[in-house]
Amino acid sequence: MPVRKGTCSDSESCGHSLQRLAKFIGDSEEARSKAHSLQALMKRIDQGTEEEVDIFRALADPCRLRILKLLQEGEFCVCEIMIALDRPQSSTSHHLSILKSAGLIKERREGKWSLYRLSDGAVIEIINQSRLLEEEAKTRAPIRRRD
Amino acid sequence: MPVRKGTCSDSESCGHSLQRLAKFIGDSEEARSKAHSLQALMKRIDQGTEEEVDIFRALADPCRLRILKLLQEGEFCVCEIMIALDRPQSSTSHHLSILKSAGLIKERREGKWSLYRLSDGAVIEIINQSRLLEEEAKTRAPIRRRD
DNA sequence: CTTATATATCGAAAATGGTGGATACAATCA
DNA sequence: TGATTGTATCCACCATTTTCGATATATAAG
Repeated sequence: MPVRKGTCSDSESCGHSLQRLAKFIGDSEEARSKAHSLQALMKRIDQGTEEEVDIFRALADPCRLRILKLLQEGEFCVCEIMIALDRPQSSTSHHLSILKSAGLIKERREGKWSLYRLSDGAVIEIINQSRLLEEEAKTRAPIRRRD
Repeated sequence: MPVRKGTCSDSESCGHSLQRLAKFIGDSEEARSKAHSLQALMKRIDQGTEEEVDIFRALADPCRLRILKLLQEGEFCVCEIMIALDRPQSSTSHHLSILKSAGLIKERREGKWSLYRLSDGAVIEIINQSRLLEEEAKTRAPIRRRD
C-alpha cells in the first residue's frame, strides 16, 4: 500500500488543482493537456516504485543501517551483531529479518548459529552513494538535518 | 535520536550477550576482547549514520520517491506536482519540505510560485542503484516483498 | 527423551509518520 | 488598504513501525 487514501483519484474532481495550473500556465486549455501529460508521465515513472520504496524503508532505520555497515566487514553471527548494536536479541533478530526480506542480506545456518552477510555489492554501492550525498550536503550548507 | 532506548548500554550489564559470544567463539577471554573490538568498530562505523538514515527516510515513501523521479524531468511548480501526485496541496507541500530538509531537492521562488528541482545528480544515482538492487533481487528470488 | 541454548516469532505498549482540513503567511492585484 | 491566490504550517486522527519481554522453534548435547 503505497498511498493510503484515494482522495482526488477521480480525475474530474479536485478541479482546484487544474485551476491553479491554469493560472500558472496562463491558458486553461494548455493546462488541461499539461495535466494529462503529467499523469501519463507519472504512469511511466511509477514502474517499480513500490519495490524501491521497500528497499529504502529497510535502509531507513539506524539499527539496520548499522547492521549493513557492520556486514561490510564480513560475515557475523547474531550474537555478535547483538553486541555490536547493543540491543536485545529479539530486536536484533527483527531487524535482520526485515533486511533479509528486502533482499539486502543473506543468512547461512551453521549448527545453531545463524550467520549473516550482505547479499550483494549493490548494497554497499547504495550506502556509499548516501554517504557522498550526505557529505556534499554538509559542505554546501552548514546544517541540513531537520530537528 | 537513532536508537530509542538505552537498554544494554552499560557494557557490563547484559552479560547474557557476552556469554553467548563466548560459546560461539569458544574462549571466554577472546569473547571479551572480540566484544570490545566490535564496539570500537561500531564507533567508527557510526560516523554519519544519522544523516544517512535521514536521507533514506526521505526516500522511503512512495509520494516522495515519485516526486524525485518526476523532478528528474526538470523543474516543477507545486501546482504541477500536486496534479502529478494526485494529492492535496498540504500533503504535497509536506513531502516537498521533507525532501528539502534532507537536502535532496532545492526550491526557487518565482513570484507566488515555488519551483522545485533536484539538488544534485547523486540523488538520481541513488535511485538508479535501488532500481538495480530491486531488479537483481527479483531475478534471484520470485517474491521478495514483505507483505 | 530431556536439557540447554541460539534464534525466530508473538504480543502489546509506545513512538513515529502520513493524511488532509483548517489556518497562517506571502505575494500579487485591484 | 483589502481581496485573491499559491504555498507552508498546524493539528488531530489514524496506520505503521519499533521495542522488548515472553514464548515458540530448532539444533545440539547428555
